[in-house]
Amino acid sequence: MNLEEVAKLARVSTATVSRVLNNVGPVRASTRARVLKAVEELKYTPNLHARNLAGGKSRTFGMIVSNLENPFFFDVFKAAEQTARAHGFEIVLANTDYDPEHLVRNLRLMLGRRVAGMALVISEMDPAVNQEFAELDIPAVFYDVGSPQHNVANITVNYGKGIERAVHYLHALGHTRMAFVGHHPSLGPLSIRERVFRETVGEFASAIDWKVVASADTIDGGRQATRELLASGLDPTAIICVNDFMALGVLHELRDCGRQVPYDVSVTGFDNIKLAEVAWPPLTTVHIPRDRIGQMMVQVLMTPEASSERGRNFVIDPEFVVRASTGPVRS
Amino acid sequence: MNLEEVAKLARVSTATVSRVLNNVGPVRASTRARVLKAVEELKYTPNLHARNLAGGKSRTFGMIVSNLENPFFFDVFKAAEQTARAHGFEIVLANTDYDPEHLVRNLRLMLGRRVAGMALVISEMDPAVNQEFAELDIPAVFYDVGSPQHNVANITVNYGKGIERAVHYLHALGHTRMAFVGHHPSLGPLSIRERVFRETVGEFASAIDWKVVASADTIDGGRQATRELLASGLDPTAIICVNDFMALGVLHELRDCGRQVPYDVSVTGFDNIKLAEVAWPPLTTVHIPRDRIGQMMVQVLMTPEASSERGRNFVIDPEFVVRASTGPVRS
DNA sequence: TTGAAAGCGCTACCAG
DNA sequence: CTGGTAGCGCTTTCAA
Repeated sequence: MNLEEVAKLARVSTATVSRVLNNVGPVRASTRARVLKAVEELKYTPNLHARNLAGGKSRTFGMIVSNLENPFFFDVFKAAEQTARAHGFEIVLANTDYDPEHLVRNLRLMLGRRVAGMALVISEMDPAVNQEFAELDIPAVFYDVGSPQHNVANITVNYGKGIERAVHYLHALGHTRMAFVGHHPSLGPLSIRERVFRETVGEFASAIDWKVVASADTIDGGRQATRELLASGLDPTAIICVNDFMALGVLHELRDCGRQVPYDVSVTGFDNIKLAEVAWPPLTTVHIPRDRIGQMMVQVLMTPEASSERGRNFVIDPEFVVRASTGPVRS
Repeated sequence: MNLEEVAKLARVSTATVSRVLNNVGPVRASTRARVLKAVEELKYTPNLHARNLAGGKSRTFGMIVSNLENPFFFDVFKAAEQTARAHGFEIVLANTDYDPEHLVRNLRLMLGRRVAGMALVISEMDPAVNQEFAELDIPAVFYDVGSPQHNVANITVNYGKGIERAVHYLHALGHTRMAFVGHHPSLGPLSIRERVFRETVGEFASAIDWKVVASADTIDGGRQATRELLASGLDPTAIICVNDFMALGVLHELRDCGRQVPYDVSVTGFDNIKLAEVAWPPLTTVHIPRDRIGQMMVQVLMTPEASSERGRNFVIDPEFVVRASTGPVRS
């Protein structure tokens, strides 16, 4: 089941079969028909490895994300894939579960596939990996991590602003004991959110008591963090979560512990995934335009090296979305 | 950045470099070290296309699912991937969004990659595709669709039993007006669930009024179906959903319309995804062991052709899980 | 223990 | 419009 067999059956050369299959170059209609029939009869499927090897250029991008279970990442991928397909590109996806080793292994695989570009939507960026990219010559685009280079563009969200909005909002509602629920405190971009929380809360000096807890980026992670929080001395009236996904777990655990949201405690998320609307109560959150991010990533990768877009740093301003999971502090 | 350059730098032949990289055949320690150093210096990454082309056999399975956005599918994939990796296999994943054309296109791609086996977790099985598999000579395993063949195994869940349990349970609680919320009514495996609902409900003859509505397999799909349902004449006291994901939307819409669950209307899901627990109220559902399914699929693919496991049909019995979204009919 | 060389299946270029 | 053929980068005998 290779080109040659098809060629033999159609009584033409492999070159002609190739032309027909790729719709390239002139082929007489009758010849084309004969080839197509042979392909059909043999149920021939071109070997993509051979094709890539011979062809040289690839129409495939690689994307690596931290946690596909969290809809945030899937939404970005989905938008990216759509954009890519609209332009005749494929995207191969890999997941790291926040494990830097996983990241490296997956990256090797993608490079081995000779992808035409790499998109990273991760938090566990290893500095070594970051460096390696600079020396590579394929275009790359990072979300949330790394720094711009000649061949790598960056897209970031102004998390600070988002967290700030949340803290100010809650403060205005009278909250004085706040907690931040995060995950993977050791990872750079995540620690930024945590730090911003600390700093913003710090503005109010001793007017606000606060605490930071961390767990895994899962629903159960949110639950566990909440348990830890409730067991601690601080009896928070507001919980700010690093993302909506964990907030789902926080809401659940609070309910299990008999705390009413937002009457007893207010909760905010981050990302504004679909589930934030469906949650009960609907989650006050910070909107991150995943669609736009996915599209931008692909756009940047498809843009030729010389473009002024490459090597640039796009920053997106998030938008605060108030729903029912936050309210005035109980008096 | 190819084998030859590495070979040149290490002053050995490409054959030796290959041996080192694949840990195969005898290589003097000093030689191996020299090669490794060269690889390091050149930041060499083997071209997987070339490798696959030359090597012949593949350690990659393909998996195609209908809707990655629905956690059910992701859970199956995740389990499969873990099992595969534990045995030195990769899994490449593709999504169809219930589009048969997508299915065919993705299948071609995977076959083009010469995968060592195919796992299909879909509902939109085209009979032509089904037939095509029989003629193919790679092992395959289908979940929920197709029929066993010499080279294809089937894993199915006894949906009938699950739906039956739900209907009986609701009937015992006094419900007499029930609705079934599904999606893609034209797709075989899905229509089975619908049919079972019809039949089971039929057992009670005129004692139960019922209706079937369908939408998309999304949260919003669940909402829309609910809207349609409420607008229809039937004022259901119980809604049975084809899966938990859509049930999430159903719960949401009911809330928006001022109906209390389960006081005004009971709701059941199917699958028992994590979100079913987190939903409010927690969803009564039917548990499907996604982990086990994912593992089984890979196991079957790795099993040699001759194994008695291939060509067989595994059927899994689901388990009914009662939570707070169902209750006695309001009197 | 190592090297030379024959492919793997396909594309692309050059003739005709 | 079509055929011949030189690689693409790697693995794998077969000899040395």
